[in-house]
Amino acid sequence: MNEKRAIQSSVKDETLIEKRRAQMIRGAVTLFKEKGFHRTTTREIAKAAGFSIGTLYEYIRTKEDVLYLVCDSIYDEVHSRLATIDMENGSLEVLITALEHYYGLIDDMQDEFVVMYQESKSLPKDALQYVLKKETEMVSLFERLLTECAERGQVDLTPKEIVLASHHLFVQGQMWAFRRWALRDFTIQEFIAMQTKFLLQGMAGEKISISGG
Amino acid sequence: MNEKRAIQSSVKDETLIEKRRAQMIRGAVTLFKEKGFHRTTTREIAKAAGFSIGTLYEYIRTKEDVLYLVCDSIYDEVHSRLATIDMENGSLEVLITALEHYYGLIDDMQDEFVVMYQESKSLPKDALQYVLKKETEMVSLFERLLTECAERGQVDLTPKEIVLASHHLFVQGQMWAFRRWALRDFTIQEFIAMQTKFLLQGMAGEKISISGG
Amino acid sequence: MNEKRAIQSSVKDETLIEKRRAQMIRGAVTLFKEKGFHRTTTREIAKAAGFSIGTLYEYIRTKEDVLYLVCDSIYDEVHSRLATIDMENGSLEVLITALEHYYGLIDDMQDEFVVMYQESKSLPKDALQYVLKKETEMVSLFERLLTECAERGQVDLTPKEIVLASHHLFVQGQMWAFRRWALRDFTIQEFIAMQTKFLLQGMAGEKISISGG
Amino acid sequence: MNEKRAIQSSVKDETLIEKRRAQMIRGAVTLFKEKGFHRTTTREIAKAAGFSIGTLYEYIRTKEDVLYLVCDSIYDEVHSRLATIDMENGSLEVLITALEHYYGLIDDMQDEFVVMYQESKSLPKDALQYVLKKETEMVSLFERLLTECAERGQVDLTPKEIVLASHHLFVQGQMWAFRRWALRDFTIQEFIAMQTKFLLQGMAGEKISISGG
DNA sequence: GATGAATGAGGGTTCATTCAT
DNA sequence: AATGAATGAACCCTCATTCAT
Repeated sequence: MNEKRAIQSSVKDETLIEKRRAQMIRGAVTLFKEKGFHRTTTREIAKAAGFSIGTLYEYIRTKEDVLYLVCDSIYDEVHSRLATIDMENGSLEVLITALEHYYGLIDDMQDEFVVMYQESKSLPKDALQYVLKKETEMVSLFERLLTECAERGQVDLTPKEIVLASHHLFVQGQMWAFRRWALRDFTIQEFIAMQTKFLLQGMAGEKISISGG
Repeated sequence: MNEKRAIQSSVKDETLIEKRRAQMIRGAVTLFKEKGFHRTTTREIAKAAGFSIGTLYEYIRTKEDVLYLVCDSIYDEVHSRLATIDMENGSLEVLITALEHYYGLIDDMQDEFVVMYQESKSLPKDALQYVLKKETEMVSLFERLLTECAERGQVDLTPKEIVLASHHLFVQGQMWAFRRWALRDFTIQEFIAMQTKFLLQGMAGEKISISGG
Repeated sequence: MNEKRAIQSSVKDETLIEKRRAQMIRGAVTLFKEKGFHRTTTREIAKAAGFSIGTLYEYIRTKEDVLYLVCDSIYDEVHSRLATIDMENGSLEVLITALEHYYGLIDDMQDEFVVMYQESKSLPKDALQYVLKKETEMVSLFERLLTECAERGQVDLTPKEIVLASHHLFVQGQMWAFRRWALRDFTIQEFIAMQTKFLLQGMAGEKISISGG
Repeated sequence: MNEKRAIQSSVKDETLIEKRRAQMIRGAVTLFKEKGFHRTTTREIAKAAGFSIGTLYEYIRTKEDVLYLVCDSIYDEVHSRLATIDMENGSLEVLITALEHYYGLIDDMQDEFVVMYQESKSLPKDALQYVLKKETEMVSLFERLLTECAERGQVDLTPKEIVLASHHLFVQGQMWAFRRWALRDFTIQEFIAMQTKFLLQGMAGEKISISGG
């Protein structure tokens, strides 16, 4: 959708770059989750990725590049997962499906999301912009769907309330990743079901029942 | 309420300790907000506090102590602010008042809250426990109030939904601090009003109107 | 004479700065002479200076600062040594005295001069400018003295020849420092005497005898 | 003339070695001139030479080998250029012709000479010996010519003065390469003419005029 | 109690060299 | 013969912490 911020590599072989960076990201996420970005050393990242410190630096230029790569790969995943739903025309059902996918995705990639939200502040300015833009895109998606629901009379919200509600939905996703320690008793299915219920009750002009929610 | 984790100081005069630590916290919050805990040096903290690096270490033992002091002072403030409401017997009105105070407090101490949530992961294990306990206390407060509302038939939520809803309310507070960049167009009054509306609609068994919301 | 390029230090005490930097310079010159600037590590410099690597960096900001300090201290010495001669009014005798001092100085500070000429190319741009300016000042001094000799009819040189001759005299000084391995059989007195003789013969319009040359 | 220090290559084809090394030297000189030996990476040398880092190491063993090859190629050029003059029997005229060739050569190969004099200290011990020997040969040439002039009564110098004068002539050549920044206003013809004039005046027992100087 | 110079472990990054393809 | 990915020793520099004054 948008031009990516390219990370320089001194290796030419694109397939290899892809492969090595995937190793790198996998290792880095675990470490960042465990100790945070700052307490993780580049040597540890290299080791976790399965190669030497020298090799690590063949594929990135700075430690911050690793963090960016992590964030970027998350959004790639987000996009490829949401691409499977037809969201051309918004409706409550579409919104709920989108949320299911979104929350399901976060559940699958908890570590990645936690790392991204905890550490993205350590990105260099331009990389941070890029990540924030991705985030805004996500919120805007909810906004669009809610607006279309409002147009159909399925929800009863002013435009400003729609903005806030979109953030609301977005942030609930973060909550699932961040507060697992406090939500140990919940399954993702329960979480999704309850969130959907709150959504319907909280925003619908009139009570609506959805089958298969 | 709970035993505080005491931070060692080689200075004896308690009043002086109080004073120096207040200076320290004020300076540290600004710096942590700006650059994060890890990118802030102890020298910078000392300078911002108005004394020398040597003096800083007369009042703490490690850099992490400063972070703990920051977090702790926030909870002191939270408690003193919430202590002004009578919450003996929960009801929807009390809950809403509590939220008003809570969100108002977060608005007043945005920087502090952002720092606390962003950086608390850098606390040593035991300090982290202490902070999480404070957080749990906060969520439990909402839980208790919601439960009492449920008992009064003011909200229609299962016990499990109450747990989730409490986190929900808590997290919306964090959102106000964290996502100001995205919510620039909202005033805190608008925010509180909308949150209250969502709360009432989303959780109430039947529509209820509250005066002075 | 000119504004110095100030090297930042995080230590306040000026006397201490002076002292530590002197230690640093002494050690660095020996090492740079032996192994060159690039092959010398900052740890070696610190050790040679008699303190730790951390302390070294309390008095400079980069390794290049050390090199600059070395170069700068040489020019300080040059100036203080040449300041003892009265050069108000140039004449052959004054020129010869200046050369004696200049060559004598180089003899005393051989290592320093070799290091300066060999390594100054490694200075950051602005520091290099500063060093080259000092060098130009030195050449200009010879130029002025030669011009005044020409005006007095003591040497028979065109203005352009004077320029070249000044460089000539300057470069002979470098030669004494640089080519000691080839001039082992010469004493500095012999060297000065011969240079003086060449000078007189090479430039004088008519043979002139100087007493006490 | 002398046994060359052979640089090992894992390639057998001598013609290819010659060709690749010529590429290498051309690229290296430019880079060394620009950034110095230490700041130039082997990768950069390979790239400037037009082949890969792997190939570079097929033709040399260490980075220092490249520097040696540069120095060696300069002396090859020096010898082939000076070989065109008949220097069997020295005389002032022959000396002056030799100087013309020598200074002209330096003018043509400024970059190479600067690199050689600036960086040769980075050569390994034995390579440095070899280069210094070449240099000594050059000085000795001037010595021989001056001695023969002295025998013919064309110059009035003691044996020791001849030694110094030879270095003198040699070093003036270096000056032309090194101090171009300061001698921008001079052409090589002017430089040669003036040096010749100084030489004649400075060393001749009596004024001698040379036609076509 | 206050100061700030001293310390050195440790971190990010580079780059000469090797070797499998 | 040519390539370029992999390696890891080594370098410059930072900064939390200490301690003599």
